[in-house]
Amino acid sequence: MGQRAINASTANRLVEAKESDVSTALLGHRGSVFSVVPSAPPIILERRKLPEPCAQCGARSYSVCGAIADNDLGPLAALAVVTEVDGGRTFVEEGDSAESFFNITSGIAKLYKLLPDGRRQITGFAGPGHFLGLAVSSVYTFSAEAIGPVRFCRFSRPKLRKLLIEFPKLERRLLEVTANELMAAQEQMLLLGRKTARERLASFLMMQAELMQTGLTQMGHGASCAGRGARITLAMTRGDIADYLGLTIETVSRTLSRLRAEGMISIPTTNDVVILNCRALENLAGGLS
Amino acid sequence: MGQRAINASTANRLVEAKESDVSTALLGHRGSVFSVVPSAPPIILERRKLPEPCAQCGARSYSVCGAIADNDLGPLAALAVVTEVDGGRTFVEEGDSAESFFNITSGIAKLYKLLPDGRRQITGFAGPGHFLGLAVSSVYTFSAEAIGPVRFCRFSRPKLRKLLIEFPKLERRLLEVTANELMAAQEQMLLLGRKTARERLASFLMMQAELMQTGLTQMGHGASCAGRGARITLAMTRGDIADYLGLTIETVSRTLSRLRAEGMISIPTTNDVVILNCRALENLAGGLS
DNA sequence: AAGTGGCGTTGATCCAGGTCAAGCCGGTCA
DNA sequence: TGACCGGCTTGACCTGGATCAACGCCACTT
Repeated sequence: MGQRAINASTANRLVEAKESDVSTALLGHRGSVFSVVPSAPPIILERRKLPEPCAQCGARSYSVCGAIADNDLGPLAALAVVTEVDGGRTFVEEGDSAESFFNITSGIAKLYKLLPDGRRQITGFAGPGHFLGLAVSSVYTFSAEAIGPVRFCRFSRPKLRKLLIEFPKLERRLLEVTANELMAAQEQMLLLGRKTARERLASFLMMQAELMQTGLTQMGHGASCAGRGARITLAMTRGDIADYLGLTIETVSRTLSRLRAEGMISIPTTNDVVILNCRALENLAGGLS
Repeated sequence: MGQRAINASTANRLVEAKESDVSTALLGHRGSVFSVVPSAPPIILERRKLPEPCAQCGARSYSVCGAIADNDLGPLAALAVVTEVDGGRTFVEEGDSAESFFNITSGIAKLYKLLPDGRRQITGFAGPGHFLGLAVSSVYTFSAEAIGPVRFCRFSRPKLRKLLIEFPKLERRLLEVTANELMAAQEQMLLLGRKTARERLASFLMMQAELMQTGLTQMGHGASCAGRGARITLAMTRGDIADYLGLTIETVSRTLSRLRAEGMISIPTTNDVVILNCRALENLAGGLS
């Protein structure tokens, strides 16, 4: 292995942080989630209390909050703090004390872990409905950075505990989504441990295609070509894809080019991929051929 | 990548299966958990109803069942089927319909996923207290094979549902262990996606050392040298370690030899490793040096 | 409209770890 | 007791993907 220690986006991150305290950024062990790092770029962070945040929430139907009946939304809304952050903003930092839980309602965030020298592994992308921060640990074990503007509901730990006692259905739903995430994580371990670069990209594209289709974040890797939308719009950069698939930017780029040359996909713009031969891509993703 | 498609242990598995139906073994999509494959080696599978299985269960204190009070053990025991299987026996097969949940009470099992050509990724090792099969999916998404004799309590899906309703604490505990497992899975993604072979082995050894220490299966990757037992007894083969770390047998063997040559460990017997320089190993595991 | 910086692509080269092959060791079975 | 077999180690060599480097393409900025 031994891929480049610090890639483009990570280097950027470090440069940004160097202005205050490099070791803090490297180890990610100090500072609270919403603290403002001195001399860091200005942080736009609105907190608005909407009148009926949950009732109007587009994400509710497919998030954990969907477990709560309409007429019980009052107490839920009362405990949630609706927050919006800009793209590029890291709103959960590995090592910080885990005081909040997050439920993303719009936008996409990348979840990742860092090694001290800057090597990064993105463990997942969290979109609307995704629940974050369910750690038994007292500190976060991952970081979360917004890709584009992200809105979420934030619950404090004790408040969530109260909610769980009040609404057992919520707890059941939480167990469900967590078990699902674990399943996806195991699938990703197979990808990272045993698949080739081509297979990884194929798997990634099939997964994104499924996301486009369902609009959900919790996907079941149950990829299949039947009735799948062929056009994918990628929210993330090549660097993000590389760090998600355990590859380098160059290999991602080269592999996509090769898939294009082979007629399996086309790439109308950098952020758009069209699947031309779904069956072949699916086989490749599954480790055949 | 492109590591050897079929390694020793997997090849063995396939040879065994060829006697009945290769495609079934490869795809793992037919046959129920306890069905006897024709002309397979005889399966020793005792089912005994102990008088008070739970009260005597050594694993209870650190398993999900610990959530249930002593005087409530009756209904729990009534629903559990205590089963014992031989080493080498695959008692959960990926793709089979997920009818049961398992709670391991003694022995160790490896959990894995296969690609159609035999490439294998072990996603974890499950020891006493480990809860298996919590799939939202209707089929198992992984296989489980006993390493040495394994005993477990088996619950049918509807029976577990009943239990969860009767004992909300059990559900909370289940959420807790699942969230823990997810955390470990994310740590493993970092390992598989971004660590070098040396770092992987160092991480693995530190993890095993922690297991030796605590006796628990659910470990928190919170490795630290303080008060850690230096002697590790490995339950699994080099092939298993390789498939767990996303490497080949040869690389595992070579890397262990190198760590020995560097004085970080000694290997008194094939299955025993002694950590000589814990600090150095810990740094290596964390990605430093 | 020239400068700048982030992102993506592509080519040339390198190397960590995979592949192939040989041999050792301990257990087991005839 | 010797043949066999499965697991482990080590050496020689190969290769997929990492690294290094150059360049093209926006989108901003001044």
